[in-house]
Amino acid sequence: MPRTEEAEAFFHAVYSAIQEIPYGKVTSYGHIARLIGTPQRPRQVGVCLKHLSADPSFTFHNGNVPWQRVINSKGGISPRGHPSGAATQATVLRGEGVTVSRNAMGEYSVDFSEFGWFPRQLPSHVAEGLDPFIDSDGDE
DNA sequence: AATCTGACTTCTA
DNA sequence: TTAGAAGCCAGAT
Repeated sequence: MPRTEEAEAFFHAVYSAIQEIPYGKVTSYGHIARLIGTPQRPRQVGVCLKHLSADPSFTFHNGNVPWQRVINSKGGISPRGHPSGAATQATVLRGEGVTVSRNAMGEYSVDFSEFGWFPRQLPSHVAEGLDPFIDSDGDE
């Protein structure tokens, strides 16, 4: 659990934003960070997910925060050191209809067409036709 | 208190 | 196109 009130608010914002990701869609850590007004802290978004509890008595937990729909800006499922975590995430995503591929090195990835939002560096010809699930708070 | 780590992203070679 | 480094900052040692 967060130590300070400020951190608590950050966690709350992250979890709330993630709950807005539609079923069958994925987005990036960076997008969540932008949505809640802290575009420089995608890593901390990952920290929040890492701390998600399985205990349903918590306000936010595995069961009501679709953690599996958050992947990295390259379209990959972050391996977080232990491969089984990514494998589990891939399984859950496939369960809701998302196409997840696996390469020879055991890394999982999701096609950009499944993205609800796409990273800045994504080539425009790929970005074309994608439908953002949330409007990025009007910046740019 | 000080240092290391990492469920990230972006910029530069 | 790919690789490396910087920036980020809450947790864990």
